[in-house]
Amino acid sequence: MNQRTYRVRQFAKLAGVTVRTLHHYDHLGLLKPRAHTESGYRLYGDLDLVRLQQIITLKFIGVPLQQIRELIDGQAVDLAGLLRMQRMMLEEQQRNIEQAIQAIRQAENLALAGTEPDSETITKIIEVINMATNNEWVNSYYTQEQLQTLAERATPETIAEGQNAWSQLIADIEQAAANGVDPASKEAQQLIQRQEELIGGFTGGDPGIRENLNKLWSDKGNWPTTFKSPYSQAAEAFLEQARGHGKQG
Amino acid sequence: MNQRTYRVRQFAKLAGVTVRTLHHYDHLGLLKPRAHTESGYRLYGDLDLVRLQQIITLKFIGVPLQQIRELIDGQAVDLAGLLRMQRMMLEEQQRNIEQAIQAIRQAENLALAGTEPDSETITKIIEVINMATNNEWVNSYYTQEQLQTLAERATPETIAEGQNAWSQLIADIEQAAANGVDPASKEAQQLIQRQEELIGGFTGGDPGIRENLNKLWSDKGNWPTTFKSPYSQAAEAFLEQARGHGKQG
DNA sequence: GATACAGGCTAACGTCGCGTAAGGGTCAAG
DNA sequence: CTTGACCCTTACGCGACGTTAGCCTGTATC
Repeated sequence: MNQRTYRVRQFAKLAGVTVRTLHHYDHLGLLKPRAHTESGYRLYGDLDLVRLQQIITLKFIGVPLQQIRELIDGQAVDLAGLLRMQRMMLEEQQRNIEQAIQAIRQAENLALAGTEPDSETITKIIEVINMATNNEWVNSYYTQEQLQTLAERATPETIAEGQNAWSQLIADIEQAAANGVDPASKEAQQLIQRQEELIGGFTGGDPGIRENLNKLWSDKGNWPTTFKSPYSQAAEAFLEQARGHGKQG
Repeated sequence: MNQRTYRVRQFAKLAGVTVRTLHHYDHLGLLKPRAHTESGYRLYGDLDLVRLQQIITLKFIGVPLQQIRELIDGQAVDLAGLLRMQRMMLEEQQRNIEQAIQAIRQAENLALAGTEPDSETITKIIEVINMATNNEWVNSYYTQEQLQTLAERATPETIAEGQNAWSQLIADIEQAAANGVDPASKEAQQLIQRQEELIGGFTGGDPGIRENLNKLWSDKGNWPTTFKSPYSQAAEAFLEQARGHGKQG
């Protein structure tokens, strides 16, 4: 019984792979057809189908073909170790991809604001992605509890709103600095005021979070090279002076 | 100013890439060093570092090197479209990896039970992974609300317990079938009883879920080839007969 | 001045899992 | 006897580098 045989095409369709894949596996010695016709056609049987499905399964969880062969051919392998390794590999990939996706989402948010596809846009986009990428590093400045607090308050909407407000403010500050606005002027002080409000919205009035945010900024010299201040040097100088006047006045 | 230059090794370390990568980018014309010494050594500057970091960033979100070059060199590209495409790609990968991880976790659960690393273990592991892989397909048999109900009741512990109980029961049934136990015997009826209890634990007494589970089994002929019944043919026949006797008696 | 060692260079093949021709044979139907 | 669907082998292509191999440069030490 069980004399049922298939030719490559049929067999491939049956298992959901391409003919080329079967050729490849044959070549590697991973899955040899049960028989050949006189003219050299490959003939696969039901047993081959079982084996192929095992191969597909192991491939699905990321095992390289070489190792699959060793596994199926019954060579002694540390199965538990293999599974753990594969899982850990996949989990790391997962973390990376998750980060990448988050980064892109942030960039997309920003791309909607600046509609012009000029060459500067790209630079900005990349900076935004970098910011998002350095999330882990930024987080290292806060305690577990503080992160918890921040996470609880952050809904998608508040994040989006905050980003819009920030990018607007940053643009305004850059312009003020470029136009040589007097840091002591009412206009400058209003900018400082807006910044304080946004920071307040972020910290939620938590003094510990505020303190660690200050610490992050005072560590500016040690920031990773991929992490950039959103302000130009001119704008930062402007801000510093404006803050000085604010305290005095 | 800004005359600072680095040789490959230093520059590579600075950016966290390998020397070979820099050679590669140079070859592709993606990142040419700012200058060369008389003897041909590559000399990189700070501007190169900026560009390299842009490259790394774009690579991080999955953009191919060719396209990165076009992007950075200011050729007009549909930036929003690019971001959307990358995000969708990554999201699909994310789904696949998530599935693979879940599958491995299930397999690991089972691997702890059978401590012997024999050749049969591998077969079982693969079956378990296949089962997990077909989760989506299985889910298509239930309504949204039912899936919701099932998800709410499933904690990691209950899942693990359930799996242990099932694998135990399946082993017992297989043995009974192999030993030619009379399907009408008390022993057989006890097995049926245990199965009913486990099914009850799964359905949580919900008649709709129970009904759809039955539907799933009666569709047996249309199951995907990767989805296998946990029972051998003999065991299934045994179960059917036993159930028949149970109804009559 | 010789030598050792670290680091640089180019050229070119290896990796992984196939996709994609190129060039030609097999087989049943019209 | 041709057509068209299917099969075969051989071999290069892809993407982003890793890895030799063989040779050159630059600095420190003997």
